[in-house]
Amino acid sequence: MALSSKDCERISSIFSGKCSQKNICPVKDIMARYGDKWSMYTVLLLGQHHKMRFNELKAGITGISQRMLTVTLRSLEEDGIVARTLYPEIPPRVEYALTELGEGLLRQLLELASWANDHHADIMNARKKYEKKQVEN
Amino acid sequence: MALSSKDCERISSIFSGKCSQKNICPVKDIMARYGDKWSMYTVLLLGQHHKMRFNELKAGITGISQRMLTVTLRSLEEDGIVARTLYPEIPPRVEYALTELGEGLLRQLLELASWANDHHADIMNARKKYEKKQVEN
DNA sequence: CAGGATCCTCAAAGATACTG
DNA sequence: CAGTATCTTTGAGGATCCTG
Repeated sequence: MALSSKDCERISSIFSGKCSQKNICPVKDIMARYGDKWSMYTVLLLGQHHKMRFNELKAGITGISQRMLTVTLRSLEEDGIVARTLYPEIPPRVEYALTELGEGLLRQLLELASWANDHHADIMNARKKYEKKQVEN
Repeated sequence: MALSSKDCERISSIFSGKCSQKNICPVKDIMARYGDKWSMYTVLLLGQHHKMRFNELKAGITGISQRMLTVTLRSLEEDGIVARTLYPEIPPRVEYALTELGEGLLRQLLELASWANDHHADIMNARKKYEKKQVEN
């Protein structure tokens, strides 16, 4: 199935928009920002639990270092995806939650996830096929 | 607006599915694979022009090196997103085009782009607000 | 023309130690 | 508890030269 004319218009608008003048594609920007090793997982986890403390997140995200969790959360907070609430008690308590904007992003990502799930097999097949072709030559 | 129960189910299925056992989130997989510096741009460009030669792509993607274009195209080809057709003439001619799978991916990305466009201002505002808050402290 | 092969660099991520 | 500060490492990406 070929691309619809509406799709083509959308592509054009991405290239011709003010974003392309700044040489910034909004999709690329989003992907680069949230497509790193940990952001995605963090957003999904926060979507599932609504409110989480620093060490809860650390425990939930296998393999993440303290530093990278901090960096990831700061970046998400900076973009208004995640809200950070500090309770000035001793010992300190900090709670993280998705903002409305973050929930919107999450919804988009779930759409992408659906597509990814539906076509994961296709991609894996393609990879195997490609591998075979390489071995032949 | 809070997340719908359907959204929550989707999140759960991502975490509980076979993908999470392999410690691979399909969204993260997709984002990591196509969220790099050049893949996105390449897919959009191929969506716009349908068939392009190596040097046409190189000319269309400002700043990309020969090597990175090759690497990017190989990766997309490996996943079945892009089809490579070699015409064994002299000098050789190679044409790249999106596959059906690639067009499907492009459609998803356009959805994401729409969201990104609609909320780009929100994100920028959040960044400014965050910056101010940092300066205050 | 469309790359393959090398070498090199720098920034992102990991490890570790310390602190309000 | 929830970080910050510092050092080290790794690998993605750039530059360059070569070729079927």
